[in-house]
Amino acid sequence: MAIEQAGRSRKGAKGSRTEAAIKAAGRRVLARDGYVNAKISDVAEEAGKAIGSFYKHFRNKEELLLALAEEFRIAVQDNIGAPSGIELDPFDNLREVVRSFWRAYREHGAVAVAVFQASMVNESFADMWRQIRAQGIRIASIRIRLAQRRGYCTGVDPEVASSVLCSMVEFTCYSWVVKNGDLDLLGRNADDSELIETLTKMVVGAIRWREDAVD
Amino acid sequence: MAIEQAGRSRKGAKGSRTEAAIKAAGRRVLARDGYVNAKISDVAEEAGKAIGSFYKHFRNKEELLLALAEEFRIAVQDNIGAPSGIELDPFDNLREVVRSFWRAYREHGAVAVAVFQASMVNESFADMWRQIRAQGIRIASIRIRLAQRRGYCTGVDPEVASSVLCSMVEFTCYSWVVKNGDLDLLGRNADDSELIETLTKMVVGAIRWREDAVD
Amino acid sequence: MAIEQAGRSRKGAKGSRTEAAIKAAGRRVLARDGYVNAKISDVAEEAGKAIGSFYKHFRNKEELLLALAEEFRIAVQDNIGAPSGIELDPFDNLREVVRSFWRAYREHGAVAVAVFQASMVNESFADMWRQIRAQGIRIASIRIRLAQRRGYCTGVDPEVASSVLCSMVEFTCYSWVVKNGDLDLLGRNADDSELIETLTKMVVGAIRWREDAVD
Amino acid sequence: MAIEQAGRSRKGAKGSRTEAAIKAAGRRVLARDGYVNAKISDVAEEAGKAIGSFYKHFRNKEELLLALAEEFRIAVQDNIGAPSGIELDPFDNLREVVRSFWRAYREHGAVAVAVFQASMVNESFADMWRQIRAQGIRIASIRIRLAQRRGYCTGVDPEVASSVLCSMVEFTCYSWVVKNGDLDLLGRNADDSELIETLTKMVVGAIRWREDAVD
DNA sequence: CATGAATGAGAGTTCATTCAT
DNA sequence: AATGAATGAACTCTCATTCAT
Repeated sequence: MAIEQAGRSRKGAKGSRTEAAIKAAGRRVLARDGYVNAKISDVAEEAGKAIGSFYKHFRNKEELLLALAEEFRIAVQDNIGAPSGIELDPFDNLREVVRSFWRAYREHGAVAVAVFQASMVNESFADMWRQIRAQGIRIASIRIRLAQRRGYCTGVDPEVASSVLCSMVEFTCYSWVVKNGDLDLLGRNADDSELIETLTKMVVGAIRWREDAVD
Repeated sequence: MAIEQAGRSRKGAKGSRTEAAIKAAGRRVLARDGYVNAKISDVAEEAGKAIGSFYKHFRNKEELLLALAEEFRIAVQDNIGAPSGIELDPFDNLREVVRSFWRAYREHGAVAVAVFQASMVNESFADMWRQIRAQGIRIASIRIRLAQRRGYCTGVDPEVASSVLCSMVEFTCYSWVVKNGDLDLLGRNADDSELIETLTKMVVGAIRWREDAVD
Repeated sequence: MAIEQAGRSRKGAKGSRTEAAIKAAGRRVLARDGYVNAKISDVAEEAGKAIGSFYKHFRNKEELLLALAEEFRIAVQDNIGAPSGIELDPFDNLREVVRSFWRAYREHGAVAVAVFQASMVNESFADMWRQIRAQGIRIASIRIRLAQRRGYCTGVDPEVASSVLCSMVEFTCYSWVVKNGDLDLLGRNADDSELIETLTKMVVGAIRWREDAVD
Repeated sequence: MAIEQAGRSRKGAKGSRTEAAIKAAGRRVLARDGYVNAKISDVAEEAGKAIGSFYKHFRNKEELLLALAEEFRIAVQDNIGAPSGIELDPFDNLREVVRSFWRAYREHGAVAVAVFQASMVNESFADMWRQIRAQGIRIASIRIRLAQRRGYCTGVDPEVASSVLCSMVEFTCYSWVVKNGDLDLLGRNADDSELIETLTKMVVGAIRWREDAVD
């Protein structure tokens, strides 16, 4: 989990407890109000601290999210970097990657959404978002190349295809995990395993086709 | 009311010219600054009108976007509703739908992004976003059911699969058309036709698989 | 007096009346509290306006003082530039210059002090202060050179001597006109004409000496 | 109490070492940032001490400066009080006084400026400043009376003339020693001995004139 | 004595919205 | 209808001062 650290400077036990409290409050407020509507004063209040305390630990709202996002980035990295398995079948491997990403979203969803939202308002978060995406695109493009060598999804640029793939995964995670958006829409309950099953099938399907395939 | 198309009240030629100017300015400012950062005063200035004029025509920023979004919604509807072609092959039909959606995005991108951004900040736009998505999901789910009758992508819920499909399309449009996001990332130039080609192939691929398929 | 203008942009009668009110209030508050302690909210209140109105006309406290200082600078320039009289006896001329400076201080004293105070806190006002001083030093150094040609105050650098002269005048004005400082100290009433008489005599005396003078 | 020299209470070796460190840090910070911008936390940090330690020794910023200023006041007193020499020629004596004042400024410049700055913001420092000035005015006025008895600078009030004289010296010191202001302005290097030479000549000149003098 | 995290009053600044002209 | 100055609620951020360890 490797949470903690990332605040401003060395501090004692008391200081890091406060920082943790502010971060936790930050996650809750961000989840509740979104990045744009989150107020520093609300974060402080939610943490049961004074406003000044917030500023002792973070320069502003941006820096708070930066710290939280770092945890998200690490979680994604740990989860996705892990299934090294180049040796695996590219499709099986992709399934693993999707599942990992899903897990990261499940745990850090609010932060992920906040970063996404912030990326629409703040150039440095836009950069961060591009970095995160780039990471995902690179990883997926490797599997696509492998698949192409076996004769699948030929005739498309691996990077472009990877970008499309990542959009599918990211936004599905966003819509389902975070916003719970389509659940109400479809009048169904959230069912992680069904959704992830469907998602992985479609991810794989999206690249496991041959130009010469016939019905 | 709904016929008067969003403005506030019946107005003469001068009034509607002003309203058009404000809408046009709104699109430019929204494109430039995003929904959250767009200021009423900037829209008025961009339109070459006084702030008071803005309020003569729109109650607030929300109403302005509502008016612009209505145009986007109609464009999507016209484009997507059009390829009625239930009679077509479901996959061919899906290709058409994707192309239509893409076109709508190309033309109304700034507004689409603004609505999306607003949906993160404002509950009524969140609703609107869900409506737009629901529309897309319903349309796609019909094709999926057709495909399933032919033995494809069986074993998955058509609505859930459709949601995933829509995420892929929507977010790819968002990333490429609007934010131009992955272009720099991949160090390539924008090439609409290549991207749309890849996207449609993957959309189709995502549902044109059989459980029993072998390599 | 040529007051007015200097605000942010073109505005109508109402706007410039408000701006004038804010400037007047600014002068009073600056006189009362000094630059450092002056609060925007106090200026607005003193002007009988809302805080927002202040910001409609000035970007911040610095800009307000800048506008007021410009009036002071012009007053000094008008007063001091005027006694062109190079043709005059350099000592008579100097007397005129001192009187002019005194008049400017009498009228804009509070602003002058505010600028001086600001120069201790804000680099751009420090620059302005140096500019104003430089202006005075240049003017006085011309008279000193003339005096030197007649055999007076030889053996000193005209600029350095001028700097000393300006210090005498400036700080005497500061102490007496503005702060009223030495009045209470000396247990006397302010008497402009006596003070200015003494000051001019000493200014002249400070350079009207000969190295070979004997008692 | 007065003997303990400004600190708060009787303290041991450790305490007074800390206090000395804080004072030294105070001088540096005051020189760097000025009185208004100096922050308690910066002084503590510069001293390598905790903020709490600062408050153990001084009630607030005002008290710190008071302690430092006391040292300055004593230096001025020691330097200026010393040249008792009423027996000297009043002009020679004045030269000595000016030189002494200059020396005090050279050594305690930062503190002197800080006190001056503080006097614009804080009534008790305004008082202190008046006291210091009064001291100087009293001393100089004695010489002026002596000069008047010899027929010089007759017809002016000795106290008023003395006030003008002190302004010349004080502000010249301020401008040159502390702010280094006119140096850059005049494009010359600092040259203590030249400046002090000029200054003393002008101080003497300012009172060594006769009403009946002819060119 | 030393420490430094915590506190919160207070100042600056923005911007949606109103309304008299 | 159009105008744009005026308004003030709502936020952000700073820093002197306290106090538990």
